[in-house]
Amino acid sequence: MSFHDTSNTGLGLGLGLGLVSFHDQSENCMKSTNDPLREIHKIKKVENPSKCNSTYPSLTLGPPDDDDDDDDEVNNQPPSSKTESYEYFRPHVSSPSAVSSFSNYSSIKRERDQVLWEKEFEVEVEKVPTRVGDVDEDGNPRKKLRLTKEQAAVLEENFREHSTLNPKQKQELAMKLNLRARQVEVWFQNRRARTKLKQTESDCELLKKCCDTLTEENKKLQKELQELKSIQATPMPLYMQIPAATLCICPSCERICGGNNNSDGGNNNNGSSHTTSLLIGSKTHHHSFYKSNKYPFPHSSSAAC
DNA sequence: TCTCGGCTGGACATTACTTCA
DNA sequence: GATGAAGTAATGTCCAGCCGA
Repeated sequence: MSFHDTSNTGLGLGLGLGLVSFHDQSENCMKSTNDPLREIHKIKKVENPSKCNSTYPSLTLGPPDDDDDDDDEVNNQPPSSKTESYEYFRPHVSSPSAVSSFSNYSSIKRERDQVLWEKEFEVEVEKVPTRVGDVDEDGNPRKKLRLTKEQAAVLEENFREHSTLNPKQKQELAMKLNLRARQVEVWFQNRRARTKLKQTESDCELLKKCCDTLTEENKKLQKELQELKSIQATPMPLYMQIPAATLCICPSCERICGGNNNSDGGNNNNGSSHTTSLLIGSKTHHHSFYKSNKYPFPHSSSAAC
């Protein structure tokens, strides 16, 4: 059973409605897909991107001029200095930069962070693809890289220690794995999402079992009730008429019991301490139910029985 | 002290690519 | 080889919290 199927269990775990993307506004440049990056790559290959700029004349969310120079990515010239290295990669690494006019603030911010970080640590990350197969025939790295087993193992190990990273840990891990900090950040985000999804799935399974068990229990009780009603319809023999003073009501199940609960020393088979329950005709007493492993949730008042 | 705007990180929904049966 | 499902890297958006003006 998939996670989404669980909405049919009636357990109220359905998901909300999705968001309406504003990508659809990009009628001229992104009509065929919701992925502006993919579309931009196509555009860059076949035609002058400036044709699309007219569609977004006002979306100029690019980084400030002091640390950015978009001319580099247009010309796609190799960097002349270390500080320009990231610009050299921007068109194909974390590609939103190539389409800054389409990007939101987050993309810009992350790019700027990356540039600043590389400047600070005097490193250049992913100047070459990490693996041979990551380059297509045009020499552009694939949009999506598969992490190596070693990288995934290290990330997994770190995730076990702490599911979130502070900026320093993120940078260190990125350097260690020769990844961008953004990649580490994304991996942890996705990893948290997967963990939560699995937890939700297991919770749902648990609730479903619980629901099934309660349904079964309900059937038994209904049957028991029917038996009681049938007994009530027939006159009770005199020897079964126990004086009311000797009776008590179990606080847990509110059933009428005999006065002395310890009369048999608690040695009854089903774990119940009731000795002279008046549920005549009932073959099972369900107080033991909540004490068993059949029922996953603790029964707060089960101790009374 | 309160308010407002910018910034940040996380959650979430979604897309697109990769792998595998 | 084609295909569909599953896994997952990556992106975009929203939101809450923090901080300085």
